Amino acid sequence: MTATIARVALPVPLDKTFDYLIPSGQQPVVGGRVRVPFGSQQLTGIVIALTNQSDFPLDQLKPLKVVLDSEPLWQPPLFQLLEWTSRYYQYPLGDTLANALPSALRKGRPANAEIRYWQLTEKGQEQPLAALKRAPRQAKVLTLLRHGALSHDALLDQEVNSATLKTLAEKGWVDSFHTTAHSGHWPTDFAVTEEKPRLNEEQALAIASVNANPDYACYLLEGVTGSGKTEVYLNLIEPVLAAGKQALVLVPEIGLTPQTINRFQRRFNVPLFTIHSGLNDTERLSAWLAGRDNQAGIIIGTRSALFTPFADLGIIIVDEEHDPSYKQQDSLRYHARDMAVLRANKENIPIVLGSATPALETLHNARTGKYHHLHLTRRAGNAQAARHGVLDMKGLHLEAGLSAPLIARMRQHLSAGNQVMLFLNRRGFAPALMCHECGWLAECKRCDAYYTYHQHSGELRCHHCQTQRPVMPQCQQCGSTQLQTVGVGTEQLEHQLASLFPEFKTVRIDRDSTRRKGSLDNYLEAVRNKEYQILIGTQMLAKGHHFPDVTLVALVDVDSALFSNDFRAAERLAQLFIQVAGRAGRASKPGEVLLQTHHPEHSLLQALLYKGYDHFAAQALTERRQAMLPPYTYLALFRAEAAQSELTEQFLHQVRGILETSPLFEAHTLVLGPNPAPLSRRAGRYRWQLLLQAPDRKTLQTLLSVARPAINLLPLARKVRWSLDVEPQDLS
DNA sequence: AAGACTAAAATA
DNA sequence: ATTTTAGTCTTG
Repeated sequence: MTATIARVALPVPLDKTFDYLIPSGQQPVVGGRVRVPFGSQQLTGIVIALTNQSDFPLDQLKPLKVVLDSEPLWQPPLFQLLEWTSRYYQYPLGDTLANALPSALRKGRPANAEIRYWQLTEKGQEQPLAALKRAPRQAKVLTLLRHGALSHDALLDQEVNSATLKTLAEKGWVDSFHTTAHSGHWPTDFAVTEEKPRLNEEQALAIASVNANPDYACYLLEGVTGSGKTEVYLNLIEPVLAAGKQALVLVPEIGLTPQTINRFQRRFNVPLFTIHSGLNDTERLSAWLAGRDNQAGIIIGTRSALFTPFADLGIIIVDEEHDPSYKQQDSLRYHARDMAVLRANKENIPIVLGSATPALETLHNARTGKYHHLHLTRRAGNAQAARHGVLDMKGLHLEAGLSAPLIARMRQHLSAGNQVMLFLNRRGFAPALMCHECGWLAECKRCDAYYTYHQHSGELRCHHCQTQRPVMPQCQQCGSTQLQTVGVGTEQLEHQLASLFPEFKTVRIDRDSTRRKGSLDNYLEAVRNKEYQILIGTQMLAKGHHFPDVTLVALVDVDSALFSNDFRAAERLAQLFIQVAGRAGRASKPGEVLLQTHHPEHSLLQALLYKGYDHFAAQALTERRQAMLPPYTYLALFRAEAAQSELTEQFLHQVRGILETSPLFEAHTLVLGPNPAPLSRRAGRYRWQLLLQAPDRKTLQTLLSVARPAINLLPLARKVRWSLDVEPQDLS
């Protein structure tokens, strides 16, 4: 019996599907898109089921408008993963599916690779070439097309630009048509196209372990910087490609550099596609199609590439698996690394998580035997580990946050002709402006935060909302003109270094100095050419960039990370430290890493400095267990904000009530809050949060699944802006 | 979420 | 009386 009703998931924040009549002659498929009327608008949704009955009155069903796909967009394993993602992260299915699609498909473009061809019109055939003496480009096109139609890409290869084609089309001499590219496998003469470097024993062992089994298994590849993780990846991908299968490589947002791509492209003669935030709709769509239609051998991409369909996926690699950019921070708050593991499981293929500084969660999974643990401890060549040390700032005189011993070390490295890099995660000149007479601090009116003083622009800026204002000449409380800055930002550091080291050039790399497009690349290039000797940077300088002549790296102030109220701050600091230590210097020039602190005795710092990351991690895991924190418990964070503080707090109290009175609420489950968020007021809105802590995933999930519909029924749920973050990465 | 619908307030 | 606005409700 043929189905008469289609059950459709729509991109709306509602936990239900909608039924539509299927007009005769139309044949929607489960997993395909349809356009349907919805209220007064038309939406693109995904067919979830085909049936003959509905819980909704049949005479009130509307017929669907257009069937967009004759085949499902996803194969069962990926579709199941998406359903699972929707449930686990408590995000409506329709919204989840929309999130996983390239926006071109969301807007209804056909899901097949179309090739645009150009051909001469009758009018064009009649044109004498002699008449086009003054238009040589156009003449060239007419000549090229004389023998028949050519694809748009083929014409571009002949150095014809699209503007010329457009002009000719407007004259009516040429026109274009589209044909569907036939899907098929990439050229099968697979080859390794460069000479492979010799592997060391550890690399060979790691490769053999993974290659031993083509079925699902998750491997943590823990390898110190410079130990050749990428070479292992390449060797793991090789047999996969040789077997005609595809590979997916996930990288952090900052990690998708041309060097990375080249490394993969040089090695194999298979088509490689990238997926990242810099692509436009069409480029994203073609990468997505290339995966699905088996036109891509390798796809390298950031977080969102996880949901790309593949015709025949053989392996997943997650590089720098500890990187926080794998967790999406808005809408569908999924963790791409965790979902990648689940995907590998559903597709029954191996997955490799690589890092020099694995996330504590991942280490825990390796320790408990869920993941296989592979080690690379040897650095390539004769590279040595950087020396490192801690500088106790207690009681020392500071010049813009720099202690005398640090300045002395800088001088040594600089006079030896090397470069020095300073990390300070605070941009602007100073993080606050204070009255010397009465202690008043310049505070943003819309946020619970002080203004940052920017000397360069002569402004006070709030880093939490868009507000900026000229520096006031007087204290707003007592009228004194004695206003002074408190604390140190990158701008002040740059200023101070210019007078401390007038003979060396300083460059500052932060969000303020690299606002212009391309300026970051220009600075990085200039640093590599040794035009600057001193680099000052915020977090954005930490990842992905390698400067071989930087031999001294200093973390100017690590105290805030040691005593942060975010329990992951110490882990992040340790990862940053190991990362920069691995990048300082090179074989012929040993590097040095220094960190300044008022608390050199801090036990996590001691473990990290003198025993290494693994000991640090072991100790941090012990502390997490004692404090009942992840990975030993599972968290969900409710955030809410509104113009009125009471509404927000009241709403979260009601949420708390719903959670606590649920029969699923167990003895080991805990609700903390509501508490004001770390930034309790932002852009004029009051922010509160409520933390739910559960002993295991299952408890967390079932409790949330029951509670969330009830929360949605609260009248206050419509008055405040609220969100639910399952396994939050950031508690702010 | 987006649009439609409703009641209440502002307009002058 | 008409327009604007704030709040509520519905979507198949």
